[in-house]
Amino acid sequence: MKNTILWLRNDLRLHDNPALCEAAQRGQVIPLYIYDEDRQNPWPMGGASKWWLHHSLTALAKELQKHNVPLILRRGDAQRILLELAEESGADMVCWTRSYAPYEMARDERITKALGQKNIAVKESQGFLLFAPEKIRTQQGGCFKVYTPFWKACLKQGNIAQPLPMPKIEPCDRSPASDRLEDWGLLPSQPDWSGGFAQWQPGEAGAQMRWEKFLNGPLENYSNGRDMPGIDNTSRLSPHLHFGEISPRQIWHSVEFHKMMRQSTIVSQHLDKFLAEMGWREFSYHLLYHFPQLPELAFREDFRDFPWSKDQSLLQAWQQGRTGYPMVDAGMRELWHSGTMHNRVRMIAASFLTKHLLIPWQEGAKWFWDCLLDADLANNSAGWQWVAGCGADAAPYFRIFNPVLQGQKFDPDGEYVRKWLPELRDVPKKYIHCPWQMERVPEGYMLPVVEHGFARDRALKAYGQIKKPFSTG
DNA sequence: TGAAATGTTGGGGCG
DNA sequence: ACGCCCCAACATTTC
Repeated sequence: MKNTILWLRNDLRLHDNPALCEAAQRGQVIPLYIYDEDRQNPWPMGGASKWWLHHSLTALAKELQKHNVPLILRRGDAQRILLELAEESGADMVCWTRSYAPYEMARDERITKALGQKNIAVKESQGFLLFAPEKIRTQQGGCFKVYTPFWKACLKQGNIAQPLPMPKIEPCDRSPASDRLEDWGLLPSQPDWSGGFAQWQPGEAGAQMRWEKFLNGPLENYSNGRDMPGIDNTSRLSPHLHFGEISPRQIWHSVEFHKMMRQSTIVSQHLDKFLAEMGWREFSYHLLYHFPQLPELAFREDFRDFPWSKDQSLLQAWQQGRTGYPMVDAGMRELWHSGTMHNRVRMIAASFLTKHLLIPWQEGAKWFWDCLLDADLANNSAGWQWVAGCGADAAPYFRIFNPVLQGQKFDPDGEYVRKWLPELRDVPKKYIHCPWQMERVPEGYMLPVVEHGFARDRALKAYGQIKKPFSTG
């Protein structure tokens, strides 16, 4: 029996963790998390994500401790640390869950080689996605560029294995040294801006609670309710999924179970709708896998020399939630304070940045990356490209959200807006999404930074500029 | 997983 | 009673 290092990354859970099972069945296990601030990583973890990581690791360590297994924490170059720890502990294998982001894939390949030279084997397991991106192919064998046929192909493939139970873990009797999590400085200080994050409970138990909570309420009206930011009708699972505190196949099988138990067409439809949203996650990784420049470069070539604006003060107004459009500003302040933003509002805020302000989608993606607790390279990049109109299966560029109409449609009472913009608390419903039309403009709230009709025409004109070479060709 | 402009229809007011 | 206009209400097209 040999020792095995379990290198935990975005799979911070003990149930349905194939890498953990692989390691556990070989003998003694050394669960390891490495905090690697490699400067070569183009997308180092953002501020909000670090907060989540801190608490997720705390939860994981506590859970492992219940089984007398220590979680080893080490900071620094992943390759060096793995080689060192293997040497110290006599481990001859490293198990991990496969990653799909470009930097991580290249890193894993490099490390596999380096370990191999020292006769340390690597066992890579699947667990982060339902469908491996390279396994889903079009008839012609290429990658999908449209969501619906992609998801249909996934569903046709089906065959999602049952979740694995948590194995019995035998700790390593040599007990390697570990960093103290507090010393990593993952939590914000001076100022501590994480006060609004209290609603979250990072970790596997928190993830399971969220899922149960979703099944016991929001599910009943998911298809429509998911679009209403004023009510808590989404799953709020995204950060848990990103850190691997719950696996997509646990969700998949739970969905199947509830479909069977509930015997209700309506409930099944809601559950399918929810799975379809998981499908977008799969689609995003499919795109990122086949087009690794997705985070930086427009998927559609004709968008690559789009006449974007570089106006820093408008970018800042957007970041700070000071555009004068309540729906946009409420979203941006929700993001800043709570580390999340309702999906419907993400679309509105993103549309506003790229179409009303003509600021590059990459700027928005960077801001989200730093502020979101669920910051995920594939989802974030694909989402922004989708809104900007340059992505795969994207919203057509001329589909420009009117922030007033969107507000009236999805936040009819202004509940959401009032929550995040206290200066608009007393504005009557009629004007809650267009306070500038009031006789007396509410104090403390700004006028729109740009007039909608003007911005719309300008955006359409800009679109015409890039489209020309193609319509004449 | 839009919005605005344009086109069409049909009911009712009114000369 | 009839034609005409107005204009919701809905449908289609365009961006």
